Amino acid sequence: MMKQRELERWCGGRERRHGPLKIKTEDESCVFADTTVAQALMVGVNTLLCLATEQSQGLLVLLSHSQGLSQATCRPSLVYDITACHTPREGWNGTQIDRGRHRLRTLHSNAPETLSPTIIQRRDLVCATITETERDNTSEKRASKQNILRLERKRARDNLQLTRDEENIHLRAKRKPSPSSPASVPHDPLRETSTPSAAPPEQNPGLRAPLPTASMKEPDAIKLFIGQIPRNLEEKDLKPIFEQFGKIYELTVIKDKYTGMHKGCAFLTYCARESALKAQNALHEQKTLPGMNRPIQVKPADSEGRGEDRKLFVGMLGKQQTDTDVRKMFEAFGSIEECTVLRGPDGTSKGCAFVKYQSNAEAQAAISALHGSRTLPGASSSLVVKFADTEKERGIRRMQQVASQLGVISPMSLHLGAYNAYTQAVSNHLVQQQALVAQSAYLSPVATVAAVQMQQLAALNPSSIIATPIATPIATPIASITPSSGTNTPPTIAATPVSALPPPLAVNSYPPVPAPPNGQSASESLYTNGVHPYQAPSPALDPLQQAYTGMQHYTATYPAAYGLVGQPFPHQPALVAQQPQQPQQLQQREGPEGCNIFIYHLPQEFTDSEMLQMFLPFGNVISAKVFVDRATNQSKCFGFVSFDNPASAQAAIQAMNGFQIGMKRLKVQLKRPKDANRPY
DNA sequence: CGACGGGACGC
DNA sequence: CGACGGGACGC
Repeated sequence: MMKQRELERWCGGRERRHGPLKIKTEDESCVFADTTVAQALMVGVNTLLCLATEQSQGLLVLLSHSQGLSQATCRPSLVYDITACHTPREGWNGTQIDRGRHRLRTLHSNAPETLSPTIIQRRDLVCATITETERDNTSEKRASKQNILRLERKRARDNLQLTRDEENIHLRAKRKPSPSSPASVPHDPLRETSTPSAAPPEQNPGLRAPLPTASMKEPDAIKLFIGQIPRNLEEKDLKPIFEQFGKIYELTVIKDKYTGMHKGCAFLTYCARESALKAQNALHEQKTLPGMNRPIQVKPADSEGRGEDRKLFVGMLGKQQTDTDVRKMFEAFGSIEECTVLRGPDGTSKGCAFVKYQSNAEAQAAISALHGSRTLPGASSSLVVKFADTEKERGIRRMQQVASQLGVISPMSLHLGAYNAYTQAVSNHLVQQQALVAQSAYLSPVATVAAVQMQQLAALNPSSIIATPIATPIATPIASITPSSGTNTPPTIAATPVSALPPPLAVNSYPPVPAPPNGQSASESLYTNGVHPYQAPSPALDPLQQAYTGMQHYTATYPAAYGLVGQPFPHQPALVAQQPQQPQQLQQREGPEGCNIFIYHLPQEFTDSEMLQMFLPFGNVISAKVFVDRATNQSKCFGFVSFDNPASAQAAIQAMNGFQIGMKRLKVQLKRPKDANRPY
């Protein structure tokens, strides 16, 4: 009879893993297979539209498909009921969801071009039941009704997923303040189908029995989070506000665990689920309590577990589109909890927005219908609608931004933890230098936060390794770092903010980019290391002066390096000793005594250039060589870097010795002098 | 665990 | 090609 188990198997997962696209019962009574992949073109890469086959008359299934169309895999978490039609050639452009009609159509898989759906009803498919009682019915229309997947809400997560009834009420309430009677709910074939079934009562949320007692809550009651409450309002003050929507089961102002301070928000549970929906509908963002400058928030608490996957990122907006414009575009697909166009400090649109629905299903519907559906005026390509970054992805994105600000190239290729630590190590080096020059400046809070975030994120990836660490000189420190004292001490962030240097101040011997605005010539910048020597006549300057001296040496020895001055960074600073024409010839130059360092525990995949990049921030790298086994061409995981001055070598050792990559720590020390430690 | 270079050619 | 943030989610 029912192949419920199998359906559940691939319908039940809410994770984003993909299973093979095959939707059928064991007896093949209902089949949505990858034969319908072609239809997916109609709705974009994030969805897979399965037209009903003859066996599954009258049903249309819209499946999320996060891998693109080349693979017939999908996340079959959603099922959409049938809707109106338009032709696929038109795409979904401008299609409106008509929730007022519940028209079922029988669609034939062999004629997909002529039929295409418009969604009128959305539901999460958590558990599907196929009723086959009337499969032999001769009336096609009738059969289609009988073959409907009956959908059941999954309680834990999708608690607020609206049933059809609730949704109707919801919508009506939005249009008319005074709710109409349930009798006015439009004829609903879905409900009609499900009512006479043998389904247990709890699968029919619309037909709940009355509460036994008023002091109990319904099993599917919703805990609401109430925000933007004035702190002088306590439970007793709030109660009247919310009581008008139904009997309150529990109302608790949220207070700080330790201080007992009113946090300006509360939890509210009504006895009846519907009361919660009503209250949310009537109040959320609709009213503002006295003394507040933002409207009250009434929405399911986080503990209701419907957290993610309902917020969309919308890209490729025109610059002139407002929150309202975007909202109008998206409200057809569900109840929007928030809708914000991102703007820069000057108020100009960034051309993108966030739209948060109340449910994942709504978000899915919006993606299906809108992604790529049109090109807005002023946008360079078609509309982008996708799920917003997760918290984790956001962190990565933030870090990448920090990285680009720091001038680090290809942070993508850097695994998080190592990159973070590396940035710290470099910053450490920089801050130490800068502290000599600018002791009284303060690190911007933004930079501090960014650094801390990176630190935290790094903690999530303890086993990460550097794949392609490429760093260019960094002109702005991200944080104050405690000097790694001694060996094998990993860099750590210190609480004390230090300096954010003025932009033109470059590090070590790297030419500042862009050129300083004060009229210095580029070569002068290089020569003075961005700092006029007479600016800071402190005895503490010795190391800097050493570096400076070293650089003089360098400039004297390799005058060709002047050619590097003023080059934009993407144009790799690279080997300073390198002659442009024949890079290969110059890789094996050893620096003076004390300028060569030995690095061990390099990641296997580290190449010369990567190691070079890694040590560039500490000075002029004359050569960087990872040793490879000649037979296997595999790295031997150690190498040498030569600087043109001892101070750079010391700085590199100081910063990078003990630097953790994966499970190992770099060993960075001075290269032993030739012939030293030879047993004979 | 320790490990410290510059490696080579056939025509 | 753009990725937020305002103010909170207890016991």
